[in-house]
Amino acid sequence: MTMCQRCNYPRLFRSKGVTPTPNRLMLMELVGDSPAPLSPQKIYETLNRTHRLNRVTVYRILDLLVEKNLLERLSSGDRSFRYGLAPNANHRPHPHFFCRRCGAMECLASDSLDLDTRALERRYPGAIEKVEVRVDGICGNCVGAKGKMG
Amino acid sequence: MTMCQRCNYPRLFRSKGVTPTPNRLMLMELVGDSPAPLSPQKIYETLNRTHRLNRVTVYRILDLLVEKNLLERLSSGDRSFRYGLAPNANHRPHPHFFCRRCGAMECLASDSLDLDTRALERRYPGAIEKVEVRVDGICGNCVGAKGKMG
DNA sequence: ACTTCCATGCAAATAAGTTGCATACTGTCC
DNA sequence: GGACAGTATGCAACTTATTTGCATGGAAGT
Repeated sequence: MTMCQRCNYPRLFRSKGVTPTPNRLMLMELVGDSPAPLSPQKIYETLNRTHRLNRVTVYRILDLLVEKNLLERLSSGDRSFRYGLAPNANHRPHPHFFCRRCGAMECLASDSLDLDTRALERRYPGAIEKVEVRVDGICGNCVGAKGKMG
Repeated sequence: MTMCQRCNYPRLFRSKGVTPTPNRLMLMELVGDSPAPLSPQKIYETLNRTHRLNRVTVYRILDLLVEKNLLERLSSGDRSFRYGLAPNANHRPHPHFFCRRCGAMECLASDSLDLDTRALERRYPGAIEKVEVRVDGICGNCVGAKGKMG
């Protein structure tokens, strides 16, 4: 749902003035292929399994890609941020669900919530850059695990 | 806008099984009177100016009051949470604005965004407990300060 | 090769929040 | 009115997420 079907990342990176290093491409592919936004920790662990790299490098790449608007940083219900593909032409902004039981975050369909921001955009005296919608609760898996399906 | 016009907090606390200690009441009044949600750090500094108390106590009271549904915990665009009055009969849920320049968070009118969650509630397989909407950008003050008004 | 720039690593620092344990307070029972 | 049980608070130490400073290493141009 979130995934970007095999964009040409090296080209995309260059178009934004980002040198397409192996680490950056790996990270971008990992996040791009993930059905849900990922924490830096998770990204670090996953990448590090196959290609040794430093935790700090992960943070630096994330900052860079967010700044270049290739990734977006989402706040979760816990203490760490999550990162997903930034919205673009092929990838609509969408809300996310955070499960307070298992800590997993998932993407919701972009039309699952109907949000009209026009009134606010007209009246708000500052500059609006993004609207983040997060739904909190217990996810389907966790509800099932605890609940009726013994 | 956020403020609860002088609720009877001791009574409210007891009704939820929360012992109304001086620290807890002070904290609740501070948050209740604030026009915007506050960080633990800010709460600590403010309370500590007049009545010595420990930072840990602040965290513990916040956890307790969130658990009892008297306060709500909001994620901001930065690394700390913010706390405000929990929505209730006199206090509608509302979105918040986070300014990435000055770090301030403000409450927006509860009708400033039109959000329809019914479709999601019908279809989502888990349990939805709350929906958090945060608008990010540059607030009115900061836009003005940097911009036209030299 | 020589320089320049930037990507990465490594160690240490910081910030926010949490835990363990000791002391002090609240309200209840004799 | 003191002993008791159960919290509430303080204090120090810890953990986790993230950031910074500084040094090395490698690619690209000259």
